[in-house]
Amino acid sequence: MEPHYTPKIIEEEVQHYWQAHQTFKATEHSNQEKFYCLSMFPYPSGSLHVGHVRNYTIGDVISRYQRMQGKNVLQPIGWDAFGLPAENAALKHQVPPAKWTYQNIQLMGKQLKQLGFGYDWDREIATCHPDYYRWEQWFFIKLYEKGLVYRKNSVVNWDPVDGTVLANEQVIDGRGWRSGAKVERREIPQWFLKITDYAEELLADLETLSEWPQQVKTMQKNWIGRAEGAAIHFKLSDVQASIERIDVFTTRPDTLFGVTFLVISPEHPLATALAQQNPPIETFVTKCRQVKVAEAELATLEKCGVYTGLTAINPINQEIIPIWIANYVLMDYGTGAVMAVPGHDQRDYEFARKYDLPIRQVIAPMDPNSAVDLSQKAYSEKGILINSANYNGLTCDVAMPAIIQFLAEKRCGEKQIQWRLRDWGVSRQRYWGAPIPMIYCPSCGTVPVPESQLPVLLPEQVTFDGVGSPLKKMPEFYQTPCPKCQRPAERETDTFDTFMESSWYYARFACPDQTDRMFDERVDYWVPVDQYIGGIEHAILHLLYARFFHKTMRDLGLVKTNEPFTRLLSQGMVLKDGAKMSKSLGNTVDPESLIEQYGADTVRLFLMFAAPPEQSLEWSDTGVEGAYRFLKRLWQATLQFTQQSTAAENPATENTPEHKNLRRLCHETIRKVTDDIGRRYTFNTAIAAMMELLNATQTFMATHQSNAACVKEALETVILMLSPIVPHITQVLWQELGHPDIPILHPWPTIDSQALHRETLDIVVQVNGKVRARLNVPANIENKDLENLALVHENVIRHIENTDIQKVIVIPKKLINIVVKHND
RNA sequence: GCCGGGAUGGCGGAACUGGUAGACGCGCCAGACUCAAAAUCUGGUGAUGGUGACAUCGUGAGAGUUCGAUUCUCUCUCCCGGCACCA
Repeated sequence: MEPHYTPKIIEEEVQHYWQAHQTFKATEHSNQEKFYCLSMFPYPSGSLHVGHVRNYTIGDVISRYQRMQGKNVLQPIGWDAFGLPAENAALKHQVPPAKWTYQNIQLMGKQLKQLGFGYDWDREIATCHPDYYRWEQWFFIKLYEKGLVYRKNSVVNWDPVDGTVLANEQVIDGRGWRSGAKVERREIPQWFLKITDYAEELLADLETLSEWPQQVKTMQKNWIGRAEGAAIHFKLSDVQASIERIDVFTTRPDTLFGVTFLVISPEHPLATALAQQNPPIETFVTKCRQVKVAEAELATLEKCGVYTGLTAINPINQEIIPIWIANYVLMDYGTGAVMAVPGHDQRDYEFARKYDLPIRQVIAPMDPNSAVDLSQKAYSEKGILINSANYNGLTCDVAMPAIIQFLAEKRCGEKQIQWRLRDWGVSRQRYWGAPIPMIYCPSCGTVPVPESQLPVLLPEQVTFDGVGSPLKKMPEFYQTPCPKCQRPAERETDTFDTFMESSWYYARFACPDQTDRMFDERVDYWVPVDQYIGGIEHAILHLLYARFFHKTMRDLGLVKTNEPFTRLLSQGMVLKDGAKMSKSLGNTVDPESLIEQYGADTVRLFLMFAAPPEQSLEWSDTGVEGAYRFLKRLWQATLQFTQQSTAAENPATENTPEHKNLRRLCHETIRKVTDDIGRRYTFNTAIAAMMELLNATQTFMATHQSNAACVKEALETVILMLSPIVPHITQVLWQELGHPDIPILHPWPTIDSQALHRETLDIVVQVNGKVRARLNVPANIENKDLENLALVHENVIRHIENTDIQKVIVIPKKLINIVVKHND
């Protein structure tokens, strides 16, 4: 055995071994339970960052652990290869996005291999490859045929100087990142998927995801946003631009008597119509258009509005109320119009205050003693109706259905369920994405590309000028005969949102080589993913889209389950100096140089030890040193053992208290580590426990014969249980200990319950909840005897002198608390 | 603004179901080895007081429930993630 730990040499050897033996090739067979473990695939941005390494280490640890538990494990890897950064790189370096992307894939793939992740590389996928995206195009057409796809106008960020649609991140302080021009919201026709058709199921099935973090389920639930309420129709006093009424949705129809005005979005059809004839309104609507397409922008704007000059009629009491246009009403939610109840809604309240509109109280608190002060803020609680004619005195919950029924009878309203979720716009006015397989024919209209003509290939040789999509300037791409009438027609030049690719890749990993179909029977074997791991930043969009895709694939008979991911782990970010690691902050750490210096095992160990996986992780150079030190100590301890080893074969025959203590610690550690890795996913505490066991083993070796069987047992236990985390060093040490197999193919250690037996326990004695003594007592002591022992302890006596004992609380095997009251 | 999460020694974190706050690691201090340094090893390390046994304080701030609260409830502060075209 080499006297020193040399990660560079052994890691390369071990990786060659895995490659030569195809250790991680996954096959479909049914004599073992399958386990599909997937980490969110990376965007090939150039090189691996520490966040990637953390993500993939977590997945690799779980995969290897499950393998040792006897499961048939699939752990694949691929590349989420379409996206904006490739276009940015093309502009900056004059290199085509395809070339740039494939170069990055090669580089990052090499880095992943150096880290020793147990992937089945035969299943590698790149979403920018036509073999992949052709099935996405095929599937989109299936959804189109099923009526789940439609085209409508939708707003984008428009750079009027570059003549280009901008992503939100390309809009800086309201201006285009390259031109500096003020962006405008502009409507263009775009393709949408009807995710709202699945809103009910996407919400309901969250209940079935018992192994998802509650946090993520709550975020999805709020995002889907089911709201019960009423649609209410307000007739305009005079018909305007052929609009007769304004429909609103409200969750509070009980406040209908408190409506003092209506507010419509600047993008509401009535606002658009009025802007054409009324200059002040036109000015206001235009000003509102100079805000980028992000809800956060709108929601933080100071509320402002303009009066339309029009009025509407409140259907409950025929009151005439003014109609305003305001920037705080979203066109995308509900009908783009709200009934304003400033007395009971804070946003309406602020708007009414600013423009001096009336504020009327129509709800009083349940508790008649508490007062409502409408001079400070709106009262948004529920309560009892006042100033509401014959509904006065009813509670809100009674008044709501009563008012809805009245409106329904008068045909000016009805009960309605509203979703916050909007249909998914999948069109992007970009080059580096999968072409949307649609053709526009002057005579036949919109025609999907026939299956026989798929894939619609994205041309890979392009030049970039940053103005519009290159596809729009490539007649050889967009000019095509109409599939129906064969006359000249034009292809869609928009490409898909890259969330499309990441919504189904997990299933394609089951059969990436299948050229005739999207999926085959191997999908039924592997899907659903048993364990999915990825950043918390994907908690809503990616996971919701993938769940939606899965359900549509199910309804097309392509998969058999309801949900794609059985168990989810949302991993935290990697920080340095308290901030997210990023190139712009210049606080990144390069994984490759760390591997060069310390080896992959040290990097993996540090990342798993520094924090539990869901929490953010603070990078520490000295922490990495500490991880390296631990591995060196493990190497030295094993070396010392092998040099003296003529060990007895049976640890159970070693009977001194020290031998028993080491064995007990060993088996307590098996119990803890198995629970920490298998159930809790707290790898940091598992590692801490193994460090403690190695510490105790080394102390034992220094004071006893170091070739004892219990030492061998402890070392082998640590090596096996560390092997998912540090697979290279443990494979070498395991073989040095004389084993012909490798840890990944060896069963996980099991507990000898005999070894766990304890004869005595340490019990804490408290007086009034403060620790006053610790007692070592026989493990089977009776409560009464424990109490008597506690009451005669010197320090306990000091604290119970001159007091009356009120009661004694005994928590078995842990603690006894004597509750006393001082005599005065 | 809205939704979700977080805050514990000098630092990362532990305490799993309301029951010993600070496991494990880093850093620091002292010692051993060394001509010396690095590496390695041994011991110490929340604050305050005390020679000591021990005592008091202490988990972002303030209140509450409890024999007992880092853990549960309420109010607040600050930080982080998401907000539909970054992925």
